[in-house]
Parts: sequence; C-alpha cells; structure tokens
Amino acid sequence: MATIKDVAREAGVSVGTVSRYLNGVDIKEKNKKGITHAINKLNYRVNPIARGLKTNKTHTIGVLIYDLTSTYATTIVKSIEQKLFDYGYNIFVCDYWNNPELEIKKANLLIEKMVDGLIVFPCSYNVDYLHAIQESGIPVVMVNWGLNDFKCDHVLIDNTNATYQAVEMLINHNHRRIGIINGPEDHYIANERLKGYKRVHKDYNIPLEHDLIKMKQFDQEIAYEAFVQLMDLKIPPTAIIACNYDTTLGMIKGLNERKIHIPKQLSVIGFDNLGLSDVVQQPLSIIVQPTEEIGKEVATLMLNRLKGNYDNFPSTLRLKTSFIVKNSIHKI
Amino acid sequence: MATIKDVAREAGVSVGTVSRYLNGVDIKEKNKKGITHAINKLNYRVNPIARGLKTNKTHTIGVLIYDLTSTYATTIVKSIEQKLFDYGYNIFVCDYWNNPELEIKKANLLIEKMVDGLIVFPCSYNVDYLHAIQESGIPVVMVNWGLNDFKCDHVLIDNTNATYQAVEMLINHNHRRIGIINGPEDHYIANERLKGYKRVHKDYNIPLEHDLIKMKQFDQEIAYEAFVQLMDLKIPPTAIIACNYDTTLGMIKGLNERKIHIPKQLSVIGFDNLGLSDVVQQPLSIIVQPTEEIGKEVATLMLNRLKGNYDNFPSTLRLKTSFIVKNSIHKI
DNA sequence: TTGTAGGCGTTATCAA
DNA sequence: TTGATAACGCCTACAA
Repeated sequence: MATIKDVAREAGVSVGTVSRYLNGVDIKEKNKKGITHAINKLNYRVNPIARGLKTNKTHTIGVLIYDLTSTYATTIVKSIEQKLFDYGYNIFVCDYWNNPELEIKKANLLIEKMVDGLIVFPCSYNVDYLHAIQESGIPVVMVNWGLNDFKCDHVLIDNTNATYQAVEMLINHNHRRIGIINGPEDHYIANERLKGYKRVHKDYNIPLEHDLIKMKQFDQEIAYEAFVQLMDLKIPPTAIIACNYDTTLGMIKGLNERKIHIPKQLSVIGFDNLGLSDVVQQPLSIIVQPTEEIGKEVATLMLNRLKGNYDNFPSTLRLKTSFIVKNSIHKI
Repeated sequence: MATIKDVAREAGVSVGTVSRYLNGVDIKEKNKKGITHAINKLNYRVNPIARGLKTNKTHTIGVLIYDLTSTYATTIVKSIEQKLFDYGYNIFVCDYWNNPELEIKKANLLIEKMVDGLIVFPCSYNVDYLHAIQESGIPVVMVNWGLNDFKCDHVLIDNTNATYQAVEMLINHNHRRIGIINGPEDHYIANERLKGYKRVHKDYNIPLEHDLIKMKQFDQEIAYEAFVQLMDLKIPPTAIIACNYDTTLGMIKGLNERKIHIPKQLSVIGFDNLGLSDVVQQPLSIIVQPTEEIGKEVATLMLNRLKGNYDNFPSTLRLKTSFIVKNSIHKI
C-alpha cells in the first residue's frame, strides 16, 4: 500500500504539501498536478486509521439496535444511513439481541472503534452506560425511547396519541370492551401506548377492565397467546388493538386459527405496516409510523451535533403517526 | 482518555511492560498487580485504532448486503455475527440498496476502514472489484452467489435441488401445468432455481411451457403481477411455485385478492419461512433455507481464512434446504 | 524479565 | 506557500 510519503517522493514535494492538498488546502497549481499524478500512478488512498489516530475522527457513526432482524428497526436504520452517507458518514450497525448486558458491551466496542457518534435503539432503561459516552463528547441520539433522568437527543413518535386515536375510533363505533395486546409495562413504548388506551377510556368515562389489558411481550408467539386468552374470556372483547408489529402478527395468527371474521365478529387494529399488510387476507386497519422521516430526523440531529451545533440540547422530536383505516372496524 | 503511557507511569513500569501484559506476554507478578491496578484506576482501555495502525488488524469484518431490510439477509447476518462475536470479531454491516455502483463504493469504504475480512451478499455479477480486495490479502466469503470466473470462498444452498424436489412433489400429485414465479434470468439464485424446475420437467418428460415461466424480479409487487398473469392464462396452471420470500408474498397477495382456495383450486409452494407462515390464513408448503447454519458456515470459513488457514481454497459449501409440507398441494 | 527507542501513516506546528 | 518534524497511541526489536 502506497503511503503519503511515497506520493511525496514521487511528486517531488514534502509530505506536508501532500497532506495539505489532500485536506483541501490550496497549494501551487504545479504541485497539485504532480500530486494527483503521483496518487494515480501509485493508486494511493489515505489510510483512515492513521488519520483517525491523529484527528480522533473516523466519520463513522455507530448504530446500536436490539435486533437486526427487526424490520421496524432496519427500515429506520436504512433511512438513517441514506442521509448520513450523503454527508460522508457511514454507519456501523451492531445488534445486541435484546440483551442489556450485550448492549453495553457492544456500545463500548463501537466507542473503541472510535465512532464519532452513537445512535441507539434501546429496549430497557439500563442506559446508564450512555452517560459516560456522552460526557466524553460523543453525541448520542436515541430512537423512540424516552428517559427522564438522562439528557440526550431523542426522536420519538407520538405513541400515546397513536393508540388514543385508534381506540377512540373504536369507541365511536360503540365498542366498550376493547382488548389491548401490548409489550411489558416497563417498556417505554408499551407504556406510552398503554397511556393512550387508558386516557381515552377515562375521557369517555369507560371503566378499565384489567382482563382486557395484556401487557406481555413484543413477541409474536406471546401475543398470540394473549389473543387466545382475550377471546377465551367469559365475555370476550368486541375489539382488539395490537401495539406493535410482532403483536399484530400474533393477533393475525390467532384470527386465522380461530377463523374469526373481520369485522363482523371482531374489530381489530394493528401497528406498523411493514410489508405484511398485503399478505393478510382480512382487512386490517393499521397505525403507521413515519419510518423514513424518523431516520431522516435522527440523521439530521446527529449531523448537527457532529458539527458542534448543540442548539436546544437535549432536543426531543415527536413525530406523528398516521392511521390507515380499512374495513376492520365494525359499528355495533 | 488514558493511554498506555499513563498506565506505565502510574504503575511505575515502562510502556513496553504494559504493552506486553496487555498482549498476554508473561511479566512479573508484582508488575501485573500494579498494572491492573493502574488500569482500573485510570479506566484505561486500549485504543484499537492505534493498535490497528501498527498491527494492520482491526478484528472487524465487513458485511456487505444488498438490502438491510431483507429479513432473509439479516437473519443470516445475525447468525454470522453471533459466531464471529464469540471469537472476538465484530462486524460492520453495509447496505448497498441493490445498486452495483454503491456496492463497489461501500466495499471500498469497508476496506478503507481496515476490515480484516469481507462477507458479501451479491446481487449481480459485477464483482470484479473483489479481485483486488482478495489479492490484497483480505479474505472474501460470498453468500449464496455462484461465480465461475472469480475464485473465492462460497457458502451456497442447493437451489437447484430445492426447486427440483418441490416441483417433483407437484408432479407426483399429477400436476402438469406448473407455474413458476421467479427472479430475473441473470440472477444467480433465480437461474439455479429455474434449473431445478426445468430439469424435473425433463426427467418426467413434461414439455416446458413458456407462458408458465415468469422470470421477473424478486419483488413482491412484480410477483403479484406475474401471479395475476398466470391465473389469467386461457388455461391457468394447476400449481404454482414462488422462488423466494418476496415472490411468495406477492403470490399470497394474489391468492387473497382472488379468493382462491388452497389447495382445492390451486396447489402452491413458497420459499423461505421468515415469519409469514403463521400469518397467512391458508396452508402453505414452504422450501426452507438453513439460515442459521449458513451464517455459521460463513463465519467458520472466514475465521479459518483469518487464521491463515487456506485449506481447500476456494471452498464451496452447499447446504441442503428442507421442505415444510402443509396441505397446500392437491392431488388431481 | 524489563526498558528504550523507532516506526506505523497521518496531521499540524513552526520556521523558512 | 512549503518543508521539516513532532506528535497521535500502540507494538516490538534490541539491548540491558
């Protein structure tokens, strides 16, 4: 591999001149020519490792996600990458398999690799490790995860309103027994979405019924079981809302297995439209997140912080969801 | 950030001793204690960038995939990562959005970041760029993509047999007009899978019918259109096989839309079981790839090459698919 | 077994 | 504007 030294020798100038040229500093036209010639001849490319050693910048952003096979996460990551790439950054995706211990380990790995910034999709509140990272000057942006004690930039969606509006529609169709299949209570997203469910019940003076609220896991199989439990209640719900993609899939599995007709026998609302909407046979109303936009905002925020622009830090962007209404909601 | 120098000073030894300790060379017990103490006190961590500058090793493997949101690819990548991580390597996932130009760009980015090895999921034959990479001593492992002119390690699945056996089962159920929804002919995987389809027709003396063979794109929407075309034939097929996950989804969309009963009205076989099997209402026989095993083999191969073990290079592993048979095949 | 010092490929400072 | 040279943090002869 040719080094800057070789180029300098070949071009008959000093390494300083070559380095300056490489970094966009103006040099004599004549030298410029000689250097580009030498670079081409030697097929020289800068060594970003060596450069990083000196500049402490790698132009690489670490992205820490809970699961690489989560289409929700990868859809957003794709959008993040697209934008960052346009600005000369590339990303380093790490997956921590929903394991908080691994999360810390991998975060440190990323830091060791000298990423210039860190984008995190958390799935627990064990994010103390981010303190040190942020304090060491590395910008941290969190995706769809709220935190009270730790100050960093956030891009969220309006989880509470999303479920509020969806359930409100069910209520307006005279549903009173509405089941909810959700993640665990100590999960930020699950909790926010539960809030919407509760709030709209309160606003419409409908008493909450514990049996109808399934705070389980954001997991297809477990959601399926929750669905079965709901339908096996002495008085089953007349409508069910699933609170993320996996729980929606679990619910669909249950619908298929029990051959429940939508919307005659049951009204349903799902969450996240990640490709399966065409595959399910029955109509399905879906709460949709602006994944593309989320990614863009995350990237923009990160790029600002990297430039040293810390305007209104910590900033919290909250994006609106939309609601695709299909014939899955029945008036009773 | 504390450096090795700081540790040395704190422990009252030389940097050489600290470095040796860090790299597993035996040193005096007393010094060992002093150094570990200093390391803890200063919260010192080696700087892999600096180390990499010296050793030319980053313990990072680049993974180049065509699309980050492809569950097929990420499922395999996850398995790759799992294994590599156990051996002290981590991965750097890059997505080239099915764009051969970007593919080259991103590959070079990865190389610049000094990855020790490169794992590629190609989607075209424009892989000349890999020549130079491999010749520079960086091991390259290719996933499910065959190549005649370029020698590198491969992990494949037995694409041809997969479709052969599936179509054979249809034939044994007396189907003679079997539609196939597949990717483009210049796509390695599509082509291999087409071969199986053709071969079994030949072996059973069934003439091929051009109208039944849809070499389109591995894309849900386009596959849906192909499905419609097949069903709109004057004499539609009695059975259809879809040749990857996306085409399977497209086919299912068509089935739903036309309310075609499986297997009474049509026998169908899909490809790749990536979460959809529970979601579709109708029974679906599926050709399944051993994604976990593919990832493991890719990682193992890579680890060997990294160790300098180039036994039987280039090696081509071909893994068997399995076939989940459900009630989607009707005897006529 | 340990310390010293040179070098990995850059950037950045300082004179010239 | 340029060249020489000292860092950056680590590894590794070589000498002690």
